[in-house]
Amino acid sequence: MKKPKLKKTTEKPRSLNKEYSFFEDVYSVVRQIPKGRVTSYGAIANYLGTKLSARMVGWAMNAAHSAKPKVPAHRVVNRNGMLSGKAHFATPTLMEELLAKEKIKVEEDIIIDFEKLFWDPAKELEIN
DNA sequence: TTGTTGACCTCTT
DNA sequence: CAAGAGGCCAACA
Repeated sequence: MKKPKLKKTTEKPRSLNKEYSFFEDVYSVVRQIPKGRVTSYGAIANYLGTKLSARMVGWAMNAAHSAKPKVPAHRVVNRNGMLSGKAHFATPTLMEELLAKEKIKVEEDIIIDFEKLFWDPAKELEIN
């Protein structure tokens, strides 16, 4: 067994590295989502420059439960506007409840007028 | 250590 | 139009 005494720069997973982590960026964007608005995993991924890594955004949401402050993951849905992640909330109806408080209409686990409520960070934050 | 899975998106057949 | 496969990065066994 070899015991490398030298430590690499990536000794710890980037997810634990607050200096630069995909998750932190995702959280920052999600928190900046205006109330009553929603976005998609791909939009966030695209804003971060890696739209191909949309899966990581979803994975980041998985850790969002432990993230602080808590991330409004209920404002993030897939490209179809479907509440794909509702099953991962504390309760299957929690996500819909939260969206209802945002004056967002949800039916059949799909956001109504998703296109109008869609909040593209790559677009909105670009103007800012 | 490798291999599999995952709240997705897009292209191709 | 519908179904399948590829690709990305990170966590878990």
